[in-house]
Amino acid sequence: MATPRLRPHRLSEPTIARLPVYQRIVEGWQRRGETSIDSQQIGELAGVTATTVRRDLAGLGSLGTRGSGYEVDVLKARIGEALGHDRSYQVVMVGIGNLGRALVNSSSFLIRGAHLAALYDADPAIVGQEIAGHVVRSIDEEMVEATVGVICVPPEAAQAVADKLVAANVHALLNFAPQVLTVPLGTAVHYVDFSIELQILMYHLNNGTGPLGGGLLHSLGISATGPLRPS
Amino acid sequence: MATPRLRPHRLSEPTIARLPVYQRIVEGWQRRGETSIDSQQIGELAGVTATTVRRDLAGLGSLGTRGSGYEVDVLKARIGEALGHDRSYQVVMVGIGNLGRALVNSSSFLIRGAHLAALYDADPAIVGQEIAGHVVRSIDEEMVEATVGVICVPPEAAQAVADKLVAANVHALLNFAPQVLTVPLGTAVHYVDFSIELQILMYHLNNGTGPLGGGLLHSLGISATGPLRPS
DNA sequence: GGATGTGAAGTAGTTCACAGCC
DNA sequence: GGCTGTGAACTACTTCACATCC
Repeated sequence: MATPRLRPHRLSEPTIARLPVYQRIVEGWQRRGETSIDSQQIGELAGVTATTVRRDLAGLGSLGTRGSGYEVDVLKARIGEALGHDRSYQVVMVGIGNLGRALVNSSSFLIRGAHLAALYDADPAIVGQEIAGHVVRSIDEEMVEATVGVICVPPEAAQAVADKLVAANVHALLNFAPQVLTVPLGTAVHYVDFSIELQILMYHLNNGTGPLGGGLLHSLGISATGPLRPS
Repeated sequence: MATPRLRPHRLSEPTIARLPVYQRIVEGWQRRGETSIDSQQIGELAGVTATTVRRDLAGLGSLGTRGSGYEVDVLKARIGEALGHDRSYQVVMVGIGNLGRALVNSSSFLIRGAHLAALYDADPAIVGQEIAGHVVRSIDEEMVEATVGVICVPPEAAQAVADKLVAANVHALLNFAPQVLTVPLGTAVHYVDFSIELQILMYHLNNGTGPLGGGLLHSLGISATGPLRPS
């Protein structure tokens, strides 16, 4: 009966969000010619405790060496593997306004196996333009095959776009519109909402305290440091 | 001794992140002329359970009516108050590249009391341009007074910009650069990292399952629905 | 010695289930 | 009857503390 359990255990959501940060750190270390790094150092640079780093990395298998830390090359390879950086993904982007354009032209957005497959927009003035090496197509055209859809349209249009993407078999959506989407089970949606981030920051300003440590990253939009250090 | 404890209890971080979503929903309801709403309806539109909604709102004081739900006007007012929407905030933006421009021109970014105070950039070709009604200043100029700083510069420059902002007494930072920042205790940093969101999505695609419910929002960059419903 | 990996404890957040009130 | 508000149970994540191995 017992399934072989190929996947370690499946990583927790917070862990998954931290892996890209660790990897960025490890790559920086590597560029500077370092060959090994320990959980303490990673933690400092990532803004989390060394214990958290160790737990996260232990989830990828036993890849450290007691007494000396982690080998930079091994870490980079294993994290990349876990995140699927070896594979390649087709990304379609819908809504080529200011934000959409900024994203496709950004050097840090479409990385790690993500490739731009096509751009779509509803505005006839934008359709036909060439942006980032792609001619913008009309949203009415049939959709190309892709794994991830990025939604950068106004909130009123977001649900219709999501429906269209799902119908075209795109089951992973990254939504920049300030609008909650309803999608069928089996489709993942992630939200990036700038104004919510600002509002959280303002809440903490108003209320004095907050998770406003002297700090670093927690994960994504989340917050600064972990809990305030007592000392 | 006992401090009067004016604040209810201080809201949890996830709750704070959900409040702006609730408020958006309530405003939509209000625009459509509805006068009351219940936790079930809010939950459906926000992608969380009714219980979570009730707990979140209970943190703002007892503002519902048993048997009939919440009054739209009351809710909107109380959430706005909790988030500090009555006050006004000066926002400085540093790094007026594609992304920075997209943000300041976006109708959904600087809302709810946030006002643009000044724009800064290091590039002489950008300094002096007028964008969104502001002439871009040089990063070498003295910084205006502000409550929130938005960082949209390349990752290598992010830490220096953060230091400059902190030195200018800006203690709430929203960082769009893929770079963890070190700031003194008492300064809040929130991170928005697009590529991490994409990578999380890709992880889940590779690993089949994930928190990929048929769903709605969880919070920000987080994920779709809560845990998979068994049924 | 020094850093990993991990049971055990602690903390935070969500969900259940129901008492309380309209 | 219906829906809020909340103690109690549960689940998830983090942190502590230490055995383990280089």
